[in-house]
Amino acid sequence: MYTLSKNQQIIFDIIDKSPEPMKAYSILFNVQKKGIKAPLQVYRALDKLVEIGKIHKIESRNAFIACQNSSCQVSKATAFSICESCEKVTEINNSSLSKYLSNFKDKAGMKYSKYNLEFFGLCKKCTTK
Amino acid sequence: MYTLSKNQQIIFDIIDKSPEPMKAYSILFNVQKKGIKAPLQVYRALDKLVEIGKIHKIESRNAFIACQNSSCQVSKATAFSICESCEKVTEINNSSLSKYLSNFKDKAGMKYSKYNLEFFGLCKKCTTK
DNA sequence: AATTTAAATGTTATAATATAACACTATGTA
DNA sequence: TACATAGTGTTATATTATAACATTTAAATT
Repeated sequence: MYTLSKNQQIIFDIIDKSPEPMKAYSILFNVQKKGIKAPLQVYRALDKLVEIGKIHKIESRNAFIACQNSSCQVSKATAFSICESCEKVTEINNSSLSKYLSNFKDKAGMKYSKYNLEFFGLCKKCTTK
Repeated sequence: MYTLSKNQQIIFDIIDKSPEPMKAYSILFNVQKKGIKAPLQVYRALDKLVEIGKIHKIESRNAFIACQNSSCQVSKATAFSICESCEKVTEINNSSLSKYLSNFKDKAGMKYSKYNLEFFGLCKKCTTK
């Protein structure tokens, strides 16, 4: 099991505690009291955390959330639901979905090693508003 | 059928002719001879073209490609394959996949109105290299 | 323990992506 | 005509992300 470095741990902790995806500069702002001063320090930690699967990037939002799936070592098969009203993001952990997508082959015969899926809609709360 | 405005048409044409996804500032550079001078002119056209489904944004690349699916009026269900070596991007048009994803419901009972899926791997050419 | 190597850090500067705000113009339609 | 809607042009600025280089820490090897 990979041991996080100081900066990686600081940045993982703040993302992990956040109820919503965090953007890089919001992370930076929040960790300045811990001595992390420059964007690059944040981005380097983010890159590593994504690489080892501790966090995921929500591409459509340029934001990061902690992985909700304890067994997820590497970010190879990710799916999220995103509420377009309140921006709540949830990681989807559905074995039928992941099986279907991991086995998917297109006509061109391309073999995929990774996918990322983002669903958009209204969450329950926002639907009833 | 929606009629494109002058700027929208110029920007659609250049994306449509491109064999690969185009980034906003690359588009800007290429249309400056046509009188489009500012980023905002490009982004406004891009926004509209995405909205009406003439182009799609490849979120992981911040780049845009013309829709390959003539019947696609709105970008509600998009899937792409992306070669991580040569960066070739292909729109996937597979009815089994789109049916599966359009009918997908998560545990939280959230009903989705849209999705975007990006597969990553090596295309045939790059596999044999 | 000393050496060496890889990974991480700190820092400044800058590149790349995207939007705010405001004035104006074209187009459709009541 | 008058009104509403969509599109344009422009300047300035916000946001997201990386390049380059020097230094430090941690880990692996001798």
